[in-house]
Amino acid sequence: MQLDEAKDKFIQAWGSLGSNWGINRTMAQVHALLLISPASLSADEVMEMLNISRGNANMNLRALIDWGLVTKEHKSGERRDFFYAEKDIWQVAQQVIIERRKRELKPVLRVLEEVREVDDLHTNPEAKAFVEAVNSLHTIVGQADKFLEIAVNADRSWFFETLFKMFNRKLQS
Amino acid sequence: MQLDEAKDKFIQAWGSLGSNWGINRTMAQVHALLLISPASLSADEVMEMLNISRGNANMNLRALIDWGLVTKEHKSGERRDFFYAEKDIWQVAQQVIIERRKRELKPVLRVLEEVREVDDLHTNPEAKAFVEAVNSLHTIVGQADKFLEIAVNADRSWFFETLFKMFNRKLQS
DNA sequence: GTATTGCTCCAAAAATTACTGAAAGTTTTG
DNA sequence: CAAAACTTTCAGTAATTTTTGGAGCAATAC
Repeated sequence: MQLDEAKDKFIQAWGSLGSNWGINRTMAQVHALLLISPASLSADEVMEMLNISRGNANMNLRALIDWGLVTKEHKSGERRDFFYAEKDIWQVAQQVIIERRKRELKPVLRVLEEVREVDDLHTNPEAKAFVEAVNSLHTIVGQADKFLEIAVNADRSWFFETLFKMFNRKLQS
Repeated sequence: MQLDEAKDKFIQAWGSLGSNWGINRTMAQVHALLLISPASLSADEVMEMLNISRGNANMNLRALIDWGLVTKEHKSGERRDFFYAEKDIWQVAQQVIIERRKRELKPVLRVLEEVREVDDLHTNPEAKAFVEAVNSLHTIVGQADKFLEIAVNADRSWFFETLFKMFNRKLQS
């Protein structure tokens, strides 16, 4: 396969993956493009390579900066901004986890806590059943959240080595 | 809070969470409604409670069945179908993991494997850099996939107890 | 058999989400 | 300071996704 073809295929695949997980397809594609660019790119380069407008490029680059996945760079003797994506994939994953915990897991945990404060809990069996369902969801979402918190604070090799020991070498296969 | 208000709040929150994770909002709402309904519901009940059309209810109930989260039930003396959602949240989580691995993780792993078969790997430094980026993604996505495979095959209490020990009681807090 | 009830499919419509292009804003240059 | 280079914003438009409602189908009742 030609390099350009492979790059394009990768960018498309990363775009689809993002899209399936609720991330704007173009944002994921811009991220993919920057991930495979050893040097930082200008907005014009991003626009040209992905065939998108200036406004679109700007919007998605800003979103990537908000997510902590991309930084703006200033090259001396250059007036334009350049954009650089963090290349260490463990750091990228940690950053994604940080944001998704903040944006989605925490809010849903808060709602689950709110709705279990329902009236007539002890007299209404329907209310009791509802709270039990909510509680079991809260437990599992809370455990997932705690696990991700550990991942976010962990050194990569410690994290995977510990997982590896824990699960009896299953991660290796 | 009134029970009906709490139920509605929960259904809305679950719909938003789904939507943020690339799941049709209505599908997530239907699932939420069934999760808090101890008994199975008819399509008409789902339609009425969520204010959606018959076609929409039918489509999303079918999607939930495809995901393995809901089963169709036939009540004797009843002509209509009834729908029941699995209530054991660990089983629900496992089923979601199974489907997402199959639908999204596996395909992306396959693409990552394809694109590293790029030409001129040894002569073109650009190709080499590309393949290195792809490899590091493949490693981490592959590890996540393996971890989820373990979760899917694990007994809930074994799984969390092992995690718990592993991470030095951090999951407890 | 026909009538009735309920389910499924799908084309059209509605709603939502994403994108564009140009005007306004900002920073740098000379 | 004005001009040039570049970035940001956003109203309008386009594309995509979701929903509807009814026609056709299937199963049961009579």
